[in-house]
Amino acid sequence: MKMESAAKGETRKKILDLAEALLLSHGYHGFSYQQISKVLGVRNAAIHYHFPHKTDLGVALIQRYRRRFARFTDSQQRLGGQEQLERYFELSETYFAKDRQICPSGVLSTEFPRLPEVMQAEASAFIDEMRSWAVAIALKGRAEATMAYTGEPEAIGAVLFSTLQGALQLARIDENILVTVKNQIRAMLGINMAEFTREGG
Amino acid sequence: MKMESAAKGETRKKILDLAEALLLSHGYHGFSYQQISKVLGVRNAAIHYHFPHKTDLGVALIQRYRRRFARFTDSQQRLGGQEQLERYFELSETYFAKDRQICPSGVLSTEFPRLPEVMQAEASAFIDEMRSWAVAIALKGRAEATMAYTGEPEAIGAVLFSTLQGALQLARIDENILVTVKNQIRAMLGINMAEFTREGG
DNA sequence: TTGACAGCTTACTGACCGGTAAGTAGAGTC
DNA sequence: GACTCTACTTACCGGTCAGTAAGCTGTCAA
Repeated sequence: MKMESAAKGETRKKILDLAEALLLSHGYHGFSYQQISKVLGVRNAAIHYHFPHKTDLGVALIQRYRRRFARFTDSQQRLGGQEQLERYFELSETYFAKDRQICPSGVLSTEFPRLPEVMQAEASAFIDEMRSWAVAIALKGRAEATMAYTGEPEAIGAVLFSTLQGALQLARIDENILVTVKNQIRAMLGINMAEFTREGG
Repeated sequence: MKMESAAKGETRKKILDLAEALLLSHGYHGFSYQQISKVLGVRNAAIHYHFPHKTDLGVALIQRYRRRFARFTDSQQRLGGQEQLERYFELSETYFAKDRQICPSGVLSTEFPRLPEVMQAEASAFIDEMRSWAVAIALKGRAEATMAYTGEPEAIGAVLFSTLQGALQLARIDENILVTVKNQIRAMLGINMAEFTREGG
Protein backbone atom coordinates (compact mmCIF):
# COMPACT_ATOMS: atom_id res chain seq x y z
CA MET A 1 0.00 0.00 0.00
CA LYS A 2 1.71 3.07 1.38
CA MET A 3 3.91 4.47 -1.39
CA GLU A 4 5.01 7.91 -0.39
CA SER A 5 5.74 8.53 3.25
CA ALA A 6 5.50 12.31 2.85
CA ALA A 7 8.30 14.21 1.14
CA LYS A 8 10.48 14.72 4.20
CA GLY A 9 9.26 17.18 6.76
CA GLU A 10 6.01 17.62 4.90
CA THR A 11 3.86 15.93 7.52
CA ARG A 12 5.63 17.88 10.22
CA LYS A 13 4.72 21.12 8.49
CA LYS A 14 1.13 20.02 7.99
CA ILE A 15 0.90 19.23 11.69
CA LEU A 16 2.23 22.66 12.61
CA ASP A 17 -0.15 24.42 10.22
CA LEU A 18 -3.17 22.56 11.49
CA ALA A 19 -2.14 22.94 15.13
CA GLU A 20 -1.69 26.66 14.57
CA ALA A 21 -5.21 27.09 13.23
CA LEU A 22 -6.59 25.04 16.11
CA LEU A 23 -4.54 26.98 18.67
CA LEU A 24 -5.87 30.33 17.48
CA SER A 25 -9.47 29.24 17.32
CA HIS A 26 -9.68 26.79 20.24
CA GLY A 27 -6.68 27.49 22.45
CA TYR A 28 -3.82 25.23 23.51
CA HIS A 29 -5.88 23.04 25.82
CA GLY A 30 -8.77 23.18 23.39
CA PHE A 31 -7.26 21.02 20.67
CA SER A 32 -6.06 17.41 20.70
CA TYR A 33 -3.70 15.18 18.76
CA GLN A 34 -6.78 13.26 17.63
CA GLN A 35 -8.22 16.30 15.87
CA ILE A 36 -4.98 16.81 13.95
CA SER A 37 -4.44 13.16 13.05
CA LYS A 38 -8.02 12.76 11.85
CA VAL A 39 -7.74 15.65 9.39
CA LEU A 40 -4.28 14.58 8.24
CA GLY A 41 -5.39 10.99 7.71
CA VAL A 42 -2.67 9.55 9.92
CA ARG A 43 -2.68 7.83 13.29
CA ASN A 44 -2.38 9.55 16.61
CA ALA A 45 1.07 8.11 17.20
CA ALA A 46 2.33 9.73 13.99
CA ILE A 47 1.92 13.11 15.64
CA HIS A 48 3.75 11.83 18.69
CA TYR A 49 6.58 10.73 16.39
CA HIS A 50 7.14 14.32 15.27
CA PHE A 51 6.24 15.94 18.58
CA PRO A 52 6.66 13.42 21.41
CA HIS A 53 4.83 15.63 23.91
CA LYS A 54 2.16 18.20 23.28
CA THR A 55 4.48 20.70 24.95
CA ASP A 56 6.99 20.14 22.14
CA LEU A 57 4.33 21.03 19.62
CA GLY A 58 3.36 24.09 21.62
CA VAL A 59 6.94 25.31 21.87
CA ALA A 60 7.53 24.70 18.16
CA LEU A 61 4.44 26.75 17.35
CA ILE A 62 5.54 29.74 19.40
CA GLN A 63 9.09 29.56 18.04
CA ARG A 64 7.73 29.61 14.51
CA TYR A 65 5.61 32.62 15.40
CA ARG A 66 8.68 34.38 16.73
CA ARG A 67 10.69 33.72 13.58
CA ARG A 68 7.79 34.83 11.43
CA PHE A 69 7.19 37.97 13.46
CA ALA A 70 10.90 38.84 13.32
CA ARG A 71 10.75 38.63 9.52
CA PHE A 72 7.57 40.72 9.55
CA THR A 73 9.15 43.55 11.52
CA ASP A 74 12.46 43.34 9.65
CA SER A 75 10.69 43.81 6.35
CA GLN A 76 9.05 46.99 7.67
CA GLN A 77 11.93 48.74 9.35
CA ARG A 78 12.13 51.27 6.55
CA LEU A 79 8.45 52.07 6.31
CA GLY A 80 7.03 55.18 7.92
CA GLY A 81 5.29 54.97 11.30
CA GLN A 82 1.82 55.35 9.83
CA GLU A 83 2.43 52.61 7.29
CA GLN A 84 3.81 50.36 10.02
CA LEU A 85 0.70 50.99 12.08
CA GLU A 86 -1.55 50.06 9.17
CA ARG A 87 0.36 46.79 8.63
CA TYR A 88 -0.03 46.11 12.33
CA PHE A 89 -3.77 46.69 11.99
CA GLU A 90 -3.90 44.40 8.96
CA LEU A 91 -2.36 41.60 11.00
CA SER A 92 -5.37 41.52 13.32
CA GLU A 93 -7.74 41.83 10.39
CA THR A 94 -6.14 38.74 8.86
CA TYR A 95 -6.64 36.72 12.03
CA PHE A 96 -10.28 37.69 12.28
CA ALA A 97 -10.98 36.91 8.63
CA LYS A 98 -9.57 33.42 9.13
CA ASP A 99 -12.36 31.67 11.02
CA ARG A 100 -12.54 34.39 13.69
CA GLN A 101 -9.18 33.49 15.09
CA ILE A 102 -7.66 35.62 17.80
CA CYS A 103 -4.02 36.65 17.94
CA PRO A 104 -1.45 34.25 19.44
CA SER A 105 -0.65 36.65 22.27
CA GLY A 106 -4.33 36.60 23.23
CA VAL A 107 -4.43 32.83 23.44
CA LEU A 108 -1.10 32.57 25.21
CA SER A 109 -1.74 35.24 27.82
CA THR A 110 -5.22 33.91 28.54
CA GLU A 111 -3.99 30.35 29.03
CA PHE A 112 -0.67 31.43 30.51
CA PRO A 113 -1.08 30.08 34.07
CA ARG A 114 -1.92 26.60 32.76
CA LEU A 115 0.84 26.47 30.15
CA PRO A 116 3.90 24.24 30.68
CA GLU A 117 6.91 26.22 31.91
CA VAL A 118 8.90 25.96 28.68
CA MET A 119 5.91 27.33 26.78
CA GLN A 120 5.53 30.14 29.30
CA ALA A 121 9.11 31.20 28.67
CA GLU A 122 8.65 31.20 24.90
CA ALA A 123 5.32 32.98 25.21
CA SER A 124 6.79 35.69 27.45
CA ALA A 125 9.59 36.34 24.97
CA PHE A 126 7.17 36.43 22.05
CA ILE A 127 4.75 38.79 23.73
CA ASP A 128 7.63 41.03 24.70
CA GLU A 129 8.70 41.20 21.06
CA MET A 130 5.18 42.08 19.95
CA ARG A 131 4.84 44.85 22.50
CA SER A 132 8.28 46.18 21.61
CA TRP A 133 7.24 46.49 18.00
CA ALA A 134 4.17 48.49 18.97
CA VAL A 135 6.42 50.79 20.98
CA ALA A 136 8.79 51.11 18.03
CA ILE A 137 5.91 52.22 15.81
CA ALA A 138 4.86 54.89 18.30
CA LEU A 139 8.46 56.01 18.65
CA LYS A 140 8.92 56.33 14.89
CA GLY A 141 5.64 58.16 14.50
CA ARG A 142 6.70 60.73 17.05
CA ALA A 143 10.20 61.07 15.61
CA GLU A 144 8.81 61.68 12.13
CA ALA A 145 6.07 63.90 13.53
CA THR A 146 3.50 61.86 11.60
CA MET A 147 1.87 61.03 14.92
CA ALA A 148 0.92 63.41 17.69
CA TYR A 149 0.11 62.15 21.15
CA THR A 150 0.60 62.97 24.80
CA GLY A 151 2.58 60.50 26.89
CA GLU A 152 5.53 58.27 26.13
CA PRO A 153 5.90 55.82 23.22
CA GLU A 154 6.17 52.96 25.71
CA ALA A 155 2.70 53.73 27.02
CA ILE A 156 1.27 54.23 23.54
CA GLY A 157 2.73 50.90 22.44
CA ALA A 158 1.24 49.17 25.48
CA VAL A 159 -2.18 50.67 24.76
CA LEU A 160 -1.94 49.79 21.08
CA PHE A 161 -1.04 46.19 21.83
CA SER A 162 -3.61 45.72 24.61
CA THR A 163 -6.41 47.32 22.65
CA LEU A 164 -5.94 45.23 19.53
CA GLN A 165 -5.68 42.03 21.54
CA GLY A 166 -8.89 42.83 23.41
CA ALA A 167 -10.75 44.07 20.36
CA LEU A 168 -9.86 40.99 18.33
CA GLN A 169 -11.40 38.80 21.01
CA LEU A 170 -14.48 40.97 21.40
CA ALA A 171 -14.93 40.96 17.64
CA ARG A 172 -16.18 37.40 18.04
CA ILE A 173 -19.25 38.86 19.72
CA ASP A 174 -19.46 42.18 17.85
CA GLU A 175 -17.72 42.34 14.48
CA ASN A 176 -17.79 46.13 14.31
CA ILE A 177 -15.55 46.70 17.28
CA LEU A 178 -12.33 46.10 15.33
CA VAL A 179 -13.00 48.88 12.84
CA THR A 180 -14.30 51.22 15.52
CA VAL A 181 -11.26 50.71 17.71
CA LYS A 182 -8.78 51.14 14.86
CA ASN A 183 -10.36 54.41 13.79
CA GLN A 184 -10.32 55.70 17.34
CA ILE A 185 -6.65 54.78 17.75
CA ARG A 186 -5.79 56.64 14.55
CA ALA A 187 -7.67 59.64 15.91
CA MET A 188 -5.88 59.42 19.24
CA LEU A 189 -2.52 59.34 17.46
CA GLY A 190 -3.48 62.44 15.55
CA ILE A 191 -3.57 60.64 12.23
CA ASN A 192 -5.61 62.30 9.53
CA MET A 193 -8.43 59.89 8.83
CA ALA A 194 -8.93 61.16 5.28
CA GLU A 195 -5.63 59.59 4.29
CA PHE A 196 -7.06 56.14 4.87
CA THR A 197 -10.53 56.45 3.45
CA ARG A 198 -9.14 55.30 0.12
CA GLU A 199 -8.90 51.87 1.69
CA GLY A 200 -12.68 51.85 1.69
CA GLY A 201 -13.01 50.17 5.04
CA MET B 1 -22.13 10.47 60.36
CA LYS B 2 -23.34 13.34 58.21
CA MET B 3 -25.16 15.73 60.52
CA GLU B 4 -25.65 18.98 58.71
CA SER B 5 -26.36 18.73 55.03
CA ALA B 6 -25.37 22.34 54.38
CA ALA B 7 -27.66 25.14 55.50
CA LYS B 8 -29.88 25.27 52.42
CA GLY B 9 -28.33 26.62 49.26
CA GLU B 10 -24.98 26.96 50.96
CA THR B 11 -23.28 24.25 48.93
CA ARG B 12 -24.72 25.70 45.78
CA LYS B 13 -23.20 29.05 46.60
CA LYS B 14 -19.86 27.46 47.43
CA ILE B 15 -19.89 25.68 44.09
CA LEU B 16 -20.59 28.94 42.27
CA ASP B 17 -17.85 30.79 44.16
CA LEU B 18 -15.27 28.12 43.48
CA ALA B 19 -16.32 27.72 39.87
CA GLU B 20 -16.06 31.46 39.40
CA ALA B 21 -12.48 31.56 40.65
CA LEU B 22 -11.59 28.60 38.45
CA LEU B 23 -13.32 30.15 35.44
CA LEU B 24 -11.36 33.37 35.71
CA SER B 25 -8.00 31.71 36.22
CA HIS B 26 -8.36 28.59 34.06
CA GLY B 27 -11.24 29.22 31.68
CA TYR B 28 -14.50 27.33 31.23
CA HIS B 29 -12.97 24.26 29.63
CA GLY B 30 -10.03 24.51 32.00
CA PHE B 31 -11.84 23.46 35.15
CA SER B 32 -13.68 20.28 36.04
CA TYR B 33 -16.35 19.13 38.45
CA GLN B 34 -13.67 17.03 40.11
CA GLN B 35 -11.64 20.09 41.04
CA ILE B 36 -14.66 21.69 42.67
CA SER B 37 -15.84 18.57 44.50
CA LYS B 38 -12.36 17.85 45.83
CA VAL B 39 -12.01 21.28 47.42
CA LEU B 40 -15.57 21.22 48.73
CA GLY B 41 -15.13 17.77 50.23
CA VAL B 42 -18.14 16.34 48.43
CA ARG B 43 -18.58 13.81 45.65
CA ASN B 44 -18.67 14.61 41.98
CA ALA B 45 -22.34 13.75 41.73
CA ALA B 46 -23.16 16.37 44.36
CA ILE B 47 -22.16 19.06 41.89
CA HIS B 48 -24.31 17.38 39.26
CA TYR B 49 -27.20 17.50 41.70
CA HIS B 50 -27.04 21.30 41.83
CA PHE B 51 -25.97 21.77 38.22
CA PRO B 52 -26.95 18.72 36.15
CA HIS B 53 -24.82 19.79 33.20
CA LYS B 54 -21.68 21.87 33.19
CA THR B 55 -23.53 24.21 30.86
CA ASP B 56 -26.03 24.91 33.66
CA LEU B 57 -23.18 25.93 35.92
CA GLY B 58 -21.70 28.12 33.19
CA VAL B 59 -25.00 29.88 32.54
CA ALA B 60 -25.58 30.40 36.26
CA LEU B 61 -22.14 31.97 36.58
CA ILE B 62 -22.73 34.46 33.78
CA GLN B 63 -26.21 35.30 35.05
CA ARG B 64 -24.76 36.04 38.47
CA TYR B 65 -22.15 38.28 36.86
CA ARG B 66 -24.85 40.15 35.02
CA ARG B 67 -26.88 40.74 38.20
CA ARG B 68 -23.75 41.84 40.04
CA PHE B 69 -22.65 44.14 37.25
CA ALA B 70 -26.13 45.69 37.06
CA ARG B 71 -25.93 46.49 40.78
CA PHE B 72 -22.41 47.86 40.26
CA THR B 73 -23.50 50.29 37.56
CA ASP B 74 -26.74 51.21 39.33
CA SER B 75 -24.82 52.22 42.43
CA GLN B 76 -22.68 54.57 40.37
CA GLN B 77 -25.22 56.32 38.20
CA ARG B 78 -24.87 59.50 40.20
CA LEU B 79 -21.09 59.62 40.29
CA GLY B 80 -19.15 61.86 37.96
CA GLY B 81 -17.58 60.43 34.81
CA GLN B 82 -14.06 60.55 36.22
CA GLU B 83 -15.10 58.74 39.38
CA GLN B 84 -16.96 56.16 37.32
CA LEU B 85 -13.83 55.62 35.25
CA GLU B 86 -11.72 55.09 38.36
CA ARG B 87 -14.20 52.50 39.70
CA TYR B 88 -14.04 50.78 36.33
CA PHE B 89 -10.25 50.73 36.60
CA GLU B 90 -10.45 49.35 40.13
CA LEU B 91 -12.54 46.44 38.88
CA SER B 92 -9.67 45.18 36.74
CA GLU B 93 -7.20 45.80 39.55
CA THR B 94 -9.31 43.59 41.79
CA TYR B 95 -9.28 40.74 39.30
CA PHE B 96 -5.53 40.91 38.88
CA ALA B 97 -4.89 41.02 42.62
CA LYS B 98 -6.95 37.85 43.05
CA ASP B 99 -4.56 35.18 41.76
CA ARG B 100 -3.95 36.99 38.46
CA GLN B 101 -7.45 36.39 37.28
CA ILE B 102 -8.64 37.97 34.05
CA CYS B 103 -12.01 39.59 33.53
CA PRO B 104 -15.02 37.38 32.68
CA SER B 105 -15.44 39.06 29.31
CA GLY B 106 -11.87 38.06 28.46
CA VAL B 107 -12.48 34.42 29.29
CA LEU B 108 -15.84 34.33 27.57
CA SER B 109 -14.80 36.03 24.36
CA THR B 110 -11.66 33.93 24.09
CA GLU B 111 -13.55 30.67 24.53
CA PHE B 112 -16.66 31.94 22.75
CA PRO B 113 -16.63 29.64 19.69
CA ARG B 114 -16.39 26.56 21.89
CA LEU B 115 -19.06 27.63 24.39
CA PRO B 116 -22.49 25.95 24.41
CA GLU B 117 -25.10 28.05 22.64
CA VAL B 118 -27.02 29.03 25.78
CA MET B 119 -23.78 30.27 27.29
CA GLN B 120 -22.95 32.20 24.13
CA ALA B 121 -26.27 34.03 24.36
CA GLU B 122 -25.69 34.97 28.01
CA ALA B 123 -22.09 35.94 27.31
CA SER B 124 -23.10 38.17 24.40
CA ALA B 125 -25.65 39.98 26.55
CA PHE B 126 -23.18 40.39 29.39
CA ILE B 127 -20.39 41.71 27.20
CA ASP B 128 -22.84 44.10 25.60
CA GLU B 129 -23.74 45.44 29.03
CA MET B 130 -20.09 45.92 29.95
CA ARG B 131 -19.33 47.79 26.76
CA SER B 132 -22.43 49.92 27.17
CA TRP B 133 -21.27 51.00 30.60
CA ALA B 134 -17.90 52.05 29.20
CA VAL B 135 -19.74 54.09 26.58
CA ALA B 136 -21.93 55.65 29.29
CA ILE B 137 -18.82 56.75 31.19
CA ALA B 138 -17.36 58.41 28.10
CA LEU B 139 -20.69 60.05 27.38
CA LYS B 140 -21.00 61.44 30.89
CA GLY B 141 -17.41 62.67 30.87
CA ARG B 142 -18.04 64.61 27.69
CA ALA B 143 -21.39 65.99 28.88
CA GLU B 144 -19.81 67.22 32.12
CA ALA B 145 -16.72 68.44 30.26
CA THR B 146 -14.55 66.51 32.71
CA MET B 147 -13.17 64.54 29.80
CA ALA B 148 -11.87 65.87 26.50
CA TYR B 149 -11.40 63.59 23.54
CA THR B 150 -11.83 63.47 19.79
CA GLY B 151 -14.29 60.95 18.39
CA GLU B 152 -17.59 59.62 19.64
CA PRO B 153 -18.34 58.16 23.10
CA GLU B 154 -19.20 54.82 21.45
CA ALA B 155 -15.68 54.55 20.08
CA ILE B 156 -14.08 55.68 23.33
CA GLY B 157 -16.10 53.10 25.25
CA ALA B 158 -15.05 50.38 22.83
CA VAL B 159 -11.39 51.33 23.20
CA LEU B 160 -11.69 51.54 26.98
CA PHE B 161 -13.27 48.11 27.18
CA SER B 162 -10.91 46.43 24.71
CA THR B 163 -7.81 47.95 26.24
CA LEU B 164 -8.57 46.91 29.79
CA GLN B 165 -9.48 43.38 28.69
CA GLY B 166 -6.23 43.05 26.78
CA ALA B 167 -4.08 44.68 29.42
CA LEU B 168 -5.49 42.48 32.17
CA GLN B 169 -4.46 39.40 30.21
CA LEU B 170 -1.03 40.77 29.35
CA ALA B 171 -0.48 41.69 32.99
CA ARG B 172 0.05 37.98 33.59
CA ILE B 173 3.30 38.34 31.66
CA ASP B 174 4.17 41.92 32.56
CA GLU B 175 2.58 43.31 35.72
CA ASN B 176 3.37 46.91 34.87
CA ILE B 177 1.18 47.09 31.80
CA LEU B 178 -2.04 47.65 33.76
CA VAL B 179 -0.81 50.83 35.44
CA THR B 180 0.85 52.07 32.25
CA VAL B 181 -2.29 51.58 30.21
CA LYS B 182 -4.57 53.22 32.77
CA ASN B 183 -2.39 56.30 32.97
CA GLN B 184 -2.28 56.56 29.21
CA ILE B 185 -6.06 56.27 28.96
CA ARG B 186 -6.47 59.05 31.51
CA ALA B 187 -4.10 61.19 29.45
CA MET B 188 -5.99 60.40 26.26
CA LEU B 189 -9.25 61.45 27.90
CA GLY B 190 -7.66 64.71 28.93
CA ILE B 191 -7.83 63.89 32.62
CA ASN B 192 -5.44 65.77 34.82
CA MET B 193 -3.14 63.15 36.26
CA ALA B 194 -2.34 65.23 39.31
CA GLU B 195 -5.85 64.66 40.57
CA PHE B 196 -5.14 60.97 41.02
CA THR B 197 -1.65 61.03 42.45
CA ARG B 198 -3.23 61.13 45.89
CA GLU B 199 -4.12 57.51 45.32
CA GLY B 200 -0.44 56.73 45.53
CA GLY B 201 -0.15 54.44 42.56
C1' DT C 1 22.99 -7.85 0.17
C1' DT C 2 22.97 -6.17 4.27
C1' DG C 3 22.07 -2.84 7.62
C1' DA C 4 20.57 1.45 9.32
C1' DC C 5 17.34 4.82 9.65
C1' DA C 6 13.06 7.70 8.85
C1' DG C 7 8.36 7.59 9.06
C1' DC C 8 5.05 5.70 10.12
C1' DT C 9 1.20 1.77 12.11
C1' DT C 10 -1.21 -1.27 15.47
C1' DA C 11 -2.35 -1.87 19.91
C1' DC C 12 -2.35 -0.48 24.18
C1' DT C 13 -2.29 2.19 29.05
C1' DG C 14 -3.90 4.98 32.91
C1' DA C 15 -5.93 9.23 33.97
C1' DC C 16 -9.55 12.15 33.57
C1' DC C 17 -13.75 14.01 31.49
C1' DG C 18 -18.98 14.94 31.92
C1' DG C 19 -22.84 12.47 33.07
C1' DT C 20 -26.25 8.93 35.17
C1' DA C 21 -28.83 5.44 38.01
C1' DA C 22 -29.94 3.87 42.26
C1' DG C 23 -29.67 4.13 46.98
C1' DT C 24 -29.69 6.63 51.63
C1' DA C 25 -29.73 9.77 55.72
C1' DG C 26 -32.04 13.42 57.92
C1' DA C 27 -35.56 16.81 58.46
C1' DG C 28 -40.34 18.25 58.03
C1' DT C 29 -45.37 17.16 57.36
C1' DC C 30 -49.63 14.88 58.02
C1' DG D 1 -45.53 5.88 62.05
C1' DA D 2 -45.79 6.40 57.10
C1' DC D 3 -44.76 9.74 53.39
C1' DT D 4 -42.09 13.04 51.04
C1' DC D 5 -38.55 15.99 49.89
C1' DT D 6 -33.72 17.73 49.86
C1' DA D 7 -29.11 16.85 49.67
C1' DC D 8 -26.37 14.12 49.05
C1' DT D 9 -23.54 9.09 48.35
C1' DT D 10 -21.70 4.88 45.92
C1' DA D 11 -20.85 2.88 41.82
C1' DC D 12 -20.83 3.07 37.51
C1' DC D 13 -20.68 4.46 32.03
C1' DG D 14 -18.63 5.58 27.48
C1' DG D 15 -15.63 8.79 25.57
C1' DT D 16 -11.44 11.32 25.15
C1' DC D 17 -7.03 12.73 26.68
C1' DA D 18 -1.73 12.49 26.25
C1' DG D 19 1.54 9.18 25.92
C1' DT D 20 4.19 4.53 24.91
C1' DA D 21 6.07 0.07 23.18
C1' DA D 22 6.83 -2.71 19.51
C1' DG D 23 6.49 -3.80 14.81
C1' DC D 24 6.51 -2.79 9.79
C1' DT D 25 8.02 -0.67 5.33
C1' DG D 26 10.33 1.97 1.91
C1' DT D 27 14.74 4.42 0.93
C1' DC D 28 19.35 4.94 0.71
C1' DA D 29 24.31 4.15 1.75
C1' DA D 30 28.22 0.99 2.16
